[in-house]
Amino acid sequence: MDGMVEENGTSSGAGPTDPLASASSSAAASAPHVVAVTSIVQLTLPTQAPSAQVQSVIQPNQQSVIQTASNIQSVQLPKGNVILVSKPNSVIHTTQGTLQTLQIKPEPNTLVSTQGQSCSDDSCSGDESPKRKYREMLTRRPSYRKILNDLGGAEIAENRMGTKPGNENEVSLSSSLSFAPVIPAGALQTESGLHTLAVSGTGAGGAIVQYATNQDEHFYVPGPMLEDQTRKRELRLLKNREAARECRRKKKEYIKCLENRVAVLENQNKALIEELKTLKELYCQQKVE
DNA sequence: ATAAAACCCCGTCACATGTT
DNA sequence: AACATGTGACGGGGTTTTAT
Repeated sequence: MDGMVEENGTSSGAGPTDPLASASSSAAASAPHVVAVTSIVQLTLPTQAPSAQVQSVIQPNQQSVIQTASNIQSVQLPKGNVILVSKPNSVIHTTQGTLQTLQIKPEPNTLVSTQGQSCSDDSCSGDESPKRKYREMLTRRPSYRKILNDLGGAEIAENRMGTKPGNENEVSLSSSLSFAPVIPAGALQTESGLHTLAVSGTGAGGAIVQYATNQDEHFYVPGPMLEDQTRKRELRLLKNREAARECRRKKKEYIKCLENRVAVLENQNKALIEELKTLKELYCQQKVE
């Protein structure tokens, strides 16, 4: 239809329940014909008929699917192209986390967005080794920490880290590495099970490192030179264990966020479809009159 | 009842990324 | 550059669901 739908008014921001939601109409002001968040929809008709005002289903405190500057902003270009300008707070990320380049296709009415860096830059030429190529194909998305930071959930994560009983395990580990002739068997209690790492003195031959898991597996590593290596390895494994746990937790949180996001967007989509329907009816009605 | 499938959680490794 | 941390992938083990 030729009519232009323009919304005016101010956004009161997003509800506190959705950490992803953020709306601002700052950029909307400068760009003509940009849809902003409001409750009033002004319908400008192509004819000489007076414009009508209807109540929008999108309430001021509701986040619109059509994002303003702080999220996705839809800009209508003269040729009919649509460019997704930026989306710093979106949970949906490109491989680089933000949109970096724009490519406008010449044909009208095409939706243009990007996937990370364009191939016009130097990153696409250069190292052509298969491994490198494979790696590049599997470019990582930003870390969950980064994403959570962007979402403003970082404090939660930080707090968790802060309340962690500071390197408790590390202390246990080193205490278990005493060189007592009789194995004191300092125990290492993790969340998942009991690990025992003990070093016993064996006279001239040096220490024997004994490692036992809760499955009652035992093996012996001979030689004094391996003590440090073994200890370092055990420490690394311990830390990695914790890291993996934390990483999984963040991943779950992230997925939950995405699922919430989907639910919100689905609702908004429904509302927008309804709104569009209403506006169309109104438009047709006015046209007939 | 039980075997198979599906699901979940965990620990580890390898490698990318971040920090110092 | 060296070291620390984060995360995808893999495989193992336990639990739940499903088909017979």
